Amino acid sequence: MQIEFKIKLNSSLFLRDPDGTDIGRKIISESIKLISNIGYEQFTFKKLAAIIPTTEATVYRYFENKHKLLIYLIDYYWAFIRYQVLFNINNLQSPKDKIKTIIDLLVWEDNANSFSTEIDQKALYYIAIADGSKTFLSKEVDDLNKSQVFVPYKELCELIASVFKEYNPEYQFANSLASTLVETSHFQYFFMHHLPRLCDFAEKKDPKLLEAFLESMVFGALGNEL
Amino acid sequence: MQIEFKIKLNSSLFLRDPDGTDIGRKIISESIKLISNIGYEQFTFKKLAAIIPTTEATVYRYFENKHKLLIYLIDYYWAFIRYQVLFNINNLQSPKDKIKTIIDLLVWEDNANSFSTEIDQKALYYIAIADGSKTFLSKEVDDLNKSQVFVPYKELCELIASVFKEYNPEYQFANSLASTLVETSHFQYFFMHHLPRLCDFAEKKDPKLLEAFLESMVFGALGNEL
DNA sequence: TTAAAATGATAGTAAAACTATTATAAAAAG
DNA sequence: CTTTTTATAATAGTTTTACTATCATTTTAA
Repeated sequence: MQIEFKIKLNSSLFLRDPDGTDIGRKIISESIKLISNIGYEQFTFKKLAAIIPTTEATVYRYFENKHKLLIYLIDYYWAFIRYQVLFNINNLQSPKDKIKTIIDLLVWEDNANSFSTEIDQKALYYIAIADGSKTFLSKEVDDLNKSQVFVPYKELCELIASVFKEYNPEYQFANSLASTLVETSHFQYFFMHHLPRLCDFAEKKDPKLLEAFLESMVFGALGNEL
Repeated sequence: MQIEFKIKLNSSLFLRDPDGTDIGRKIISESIKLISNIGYEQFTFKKLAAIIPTTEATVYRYFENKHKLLIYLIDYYWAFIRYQVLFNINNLQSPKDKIKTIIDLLVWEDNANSFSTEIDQKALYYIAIADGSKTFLSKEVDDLNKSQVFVPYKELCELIASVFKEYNPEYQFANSLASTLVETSHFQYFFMHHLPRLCDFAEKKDPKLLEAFLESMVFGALGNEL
């Protein structure tokens, strides 16, 4: 059985919906591979067009510029993670288990089921880590925010915050803790592989250690239940 | 009395030491103002040269490219924060007070004493928040790391981690918690001003609330003393 | 089967990100 | 105090990026 997984993203991100055509879908799938290979800074529409293959002009008919394309990819990523979280905590009773499940889903471990046929999920995960924060760390952030393009990220954080509130209704910083958890899961994964002295799991490079850190941080902040 | 505050930065960051000449110091001080005004992406050596005023070619004789210049600024920032931390925790006895002091220094509150005459410290703080992570979030990270350019950041994190260890010698993730604290202080400040739903202090925009969150997170993770 | 829309092929522009050259001015050395 | 070195100004030029425009052709939809 094939699970059909469709995510509708904010239409202000594109000029033509990439999900509606073969070329559009290739723009998405190939840009994920290319950005994760050469990095966002070195990525250009010209290089992408050569791979697809199509012309630069055609890519520009789908996306205004590469920043909008990046936001599209990252929005897709957050929507996908949120979907996985909803799916996996659905049948769980205790908020504690839900939080552990969330942390497990935020950290990649080579066991991520590939839902989509076209999308290279691991490549997308690397992009989310290395380039995700570049979507909002710009002078455009307020304009972009007005056009609602960060909604998928916010919805994920709000979902996580709601579970924190379930665990401890008294906790005052559920939203901040949620966004901190999400960002930290990415940054520490990056440090583990590239800047080992900034973390405590670079020797073994074991994602399970990262998860242990995140759990201790989150449950510590929320206050351990007795 | 004027406190002379000199920071020597890794010489692989520049072609000619900007700290040795008037034009070099203007490159630093004016680039801080310009980047914080128009953002790192819109910043060019040509625009900078027009302001100083000098020529584009002269700026290129100091820095290979704008990424190296950014790293220089961010290195300066971390070295400065580390200096402030050392200075301010020096006379404190309890690790708890030291941690509170560190958190206080990581969050800007308009009371930061301006040591330097030329450097706009608040502008530099904004650059550190909005662009600091761009220094390492690139495909160049491993090469840059080999040339030691992230040492100031690591030294700050190690200093903070050592205080965490002092507070709780049993704690296993002191380095990760230190880098998480530093990153989180910046990200949550950014969210407070630009993406309010990702935090819990956007209404009052009060840095003291952010500090309260950071303290609860750190002391929660380290385990509260009785 | 005709109109509309999407793509390919091609060309072109403006700005960014540099490199190079030579003249002059300032600083340092002898 | 003159010579040598070094730094800067002024200028020009190159390559790449980041687009925009045009028009013929192919594909899709009415």
